[in-house]
Amino acid sequence: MNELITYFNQFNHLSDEAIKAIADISKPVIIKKNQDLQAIGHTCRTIYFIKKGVARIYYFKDDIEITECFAFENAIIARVESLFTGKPSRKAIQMIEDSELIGINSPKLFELYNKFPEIERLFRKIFESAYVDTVNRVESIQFHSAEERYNALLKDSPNVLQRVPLKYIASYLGITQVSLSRIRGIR
Amino acid sequence: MNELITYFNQFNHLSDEAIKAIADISKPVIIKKNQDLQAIGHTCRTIYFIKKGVARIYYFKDDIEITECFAFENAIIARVESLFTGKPSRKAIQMIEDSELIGINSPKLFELYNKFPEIERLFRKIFESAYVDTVNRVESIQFHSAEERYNALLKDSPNVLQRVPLKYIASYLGITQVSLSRIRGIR
DNA sequence: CTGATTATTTATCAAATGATAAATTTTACT
DNA sequence: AGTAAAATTTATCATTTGATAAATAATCAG
Repeated sequence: MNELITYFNQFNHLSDEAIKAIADISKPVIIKKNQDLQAIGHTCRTIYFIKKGVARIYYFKDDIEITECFAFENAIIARVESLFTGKPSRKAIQMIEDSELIGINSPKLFELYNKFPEIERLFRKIFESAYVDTVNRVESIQFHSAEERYNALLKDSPNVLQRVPLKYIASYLGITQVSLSRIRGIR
Repeated sequence: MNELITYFNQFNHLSDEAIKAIADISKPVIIKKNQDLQAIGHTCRTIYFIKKGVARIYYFKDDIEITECFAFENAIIARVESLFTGKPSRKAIQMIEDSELIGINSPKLFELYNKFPEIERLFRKIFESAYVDTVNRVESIQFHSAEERYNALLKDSPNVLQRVPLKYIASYLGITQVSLSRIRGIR
């Protein structure tokens, strides 16, 4: 839990009691490379913290697999469009490497919000921050060429290339594998 | 304030005391068509509720103006990447029609969170919902053709066409005015 | 280690979109 | 209503990206 508490402290300090309450609704998850952590069609009821490994959220559009986002160590990952609406998700979470996570039961977490305003505040801030990231992502894909998007990704997370297959990066950038290969070939 | 309270009730019911506290930090704003409600470079310190009118958030990329989003009656609008970070915004909010709004002072609102957990909860839910909308927007622009995005917009908000100039719609869709005109011409 | 599978690159041609310019339509202002 | 300004459409050509196929490289299972 130590990494998780350090992560929380970036947003909001918690009392020992609150930390214990979260620990009580959390459990470790070990998962192998290329396994789905959460399957398509299930309603999101777990918020994951990544201790080790790389995750991606993906979905299908016309039989083509599209990667929505990546997440690395010391970050939270969840399919928020299901988490916050209670509807089944059309998306899956897959671990790209052998991974260790902490799963936090979200219905129980939302219950804790009533007893611990500090926990509600913590997750409010976590998701506000994630919301800002998503707004910035809209900007990055709205009016930039594929090459600009690729270069921005390299600048933003240079380790992506070492850890994530190009086919996933391509759809994340909104282009085909072949186009990405062409862009990379230019330099 | 009545419209605003109705809007709030969609997310979380407030006590009379909490409503009064929000009313005390809010004030009406009347603004003419095509005026900027908030200018580029200012830090966002007001969350607006639109009673009447249409808003858009825009910014410049290489001297080209890009529309990030639209907002209509009975919705909140704010430049969240500035609201939640405290940094100056590179974006502006403009009203596309003669408009009436309610401006809520955000630093004072965030103060109220300490006294009224119900207000913190309300805005948590409001922004969680906006976050989900933004995640869905990423999906819509990530791997759809310009024509698909245009048709999706028409389906989603058919009144956009009547109330928003096409030049704004074009950059919102991530294409040039000329391309949009061509897409529209096909039918 | 070896063969099979998967990932990536390269090549070619087609389709979509951008850039620019000009024509037309709409809107705004007096 | 009449004029100027702004918005939209149309046309042409250039560039980017997609689709498909094939070649090469990397990874994985036995």
